[in-house]
Amino acid sequence: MTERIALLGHVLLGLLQQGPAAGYDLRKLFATTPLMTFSDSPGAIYPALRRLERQGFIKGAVEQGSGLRQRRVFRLTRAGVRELKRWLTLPVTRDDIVHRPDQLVARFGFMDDAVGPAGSVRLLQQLQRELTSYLPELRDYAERNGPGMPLSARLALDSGVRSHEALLEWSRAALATYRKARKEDTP
Amino acid sequence: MTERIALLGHVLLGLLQQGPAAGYDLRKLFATTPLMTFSDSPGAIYPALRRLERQGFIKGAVEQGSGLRQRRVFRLTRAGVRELKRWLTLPVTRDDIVHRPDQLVARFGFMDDAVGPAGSVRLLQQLQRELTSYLPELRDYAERNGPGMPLSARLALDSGVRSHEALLEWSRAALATYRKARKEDTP
DNA sequence: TAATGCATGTAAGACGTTACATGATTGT
DNA sequence: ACAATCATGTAACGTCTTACATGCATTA
Repeated sequence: MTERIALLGHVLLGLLQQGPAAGYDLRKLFATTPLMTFSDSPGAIYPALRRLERQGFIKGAVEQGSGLRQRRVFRLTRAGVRELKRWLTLPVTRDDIVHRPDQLVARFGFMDDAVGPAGSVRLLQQLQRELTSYLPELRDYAERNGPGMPLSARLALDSGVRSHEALLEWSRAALATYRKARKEDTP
Repeated sequence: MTERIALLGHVLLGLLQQGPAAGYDLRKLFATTPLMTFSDSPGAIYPALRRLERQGFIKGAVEQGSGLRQRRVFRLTRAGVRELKRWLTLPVTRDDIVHRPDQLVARFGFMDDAVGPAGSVRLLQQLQRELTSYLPELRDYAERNGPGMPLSARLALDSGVRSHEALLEWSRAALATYRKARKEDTP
């Protein structure tokens, strides 16, 4: 009966793994960094942190710092690290690439720190496999149904094809980067 | 005090504009077509249709067809058409391209039917304008913050840059397509 | 008669948005 | 004295997910 965690929860685990932080820090992160397209609203983040703490994945400690209002600084528990790794190493499904490719990329961003380059490479390979099987089907669907659609609908479909193609090219480039980094480590 | 509509509601309006349909038809559409990445769950669609009807944007009529269980077939009201057009012609904001580019593309898919090619072209031009101002900033952020990040995080950022570049290229190709179609109409 | 497909719905719960509230400190 | 910034939270509301319930018709 593992209690479920929403995407925001997992992303918070990923960020906290990079170092302890208070809710306010995390909000600023969402507000200032591109990607990580989450809301910086307190109504989302504070309740999410509370849930994670209740579930035992993070632990907050009041930090009576240099006089400002008290900050509650959170850090991962061992269970939190475990849960983060579980999420990161979930297999890449067809559904992931069709419905939420950006979540996949966000997940990927945490991998080096949490499970190491080997895990990152594994995810990239799975992503490639799924994409190379999905893309022809998508192109096929576009070719079959495109004629008969209004131009803008046909172009919208084309945008979907292109974005998956771009993702595939990215995964190739990323794998090449890991290969190169590997070679430099063991010359 | 215009009552607000969620994305799903607008997409339903867009689909109904292409012809009357029952909830079941719309569910099948979501289940079978790529893109339009919405859930086909009855718990989402039937309440959404109900809301649209309560708000006066669509009107359902029981169709006692060839013996099967009764279907409620919905079609747009005049207010529904108005609301759809309002949504489709909303200006493209920075926020749209940063946080929900696919919603923008979904919107675009309905435009030819609802507001004509001129509207589609307008949206593409706005999209280009926003992208050409956003992309340099994003690249800049990546260059500044990339070093010092773990490799996977750096690559995740790169994926964001690439996907926006792909969107820009798509918008250029789409505009060219409209120009060509225009020329063929008036030779 | 059992399964499958067509077709509509509800109930419980989780989550996010928006808006509001509070409190302390620093700078003007 | 006031505004801005740091910092945490709650309440109301709308919507989505998941799971369940129902009913008719066709096919195996």
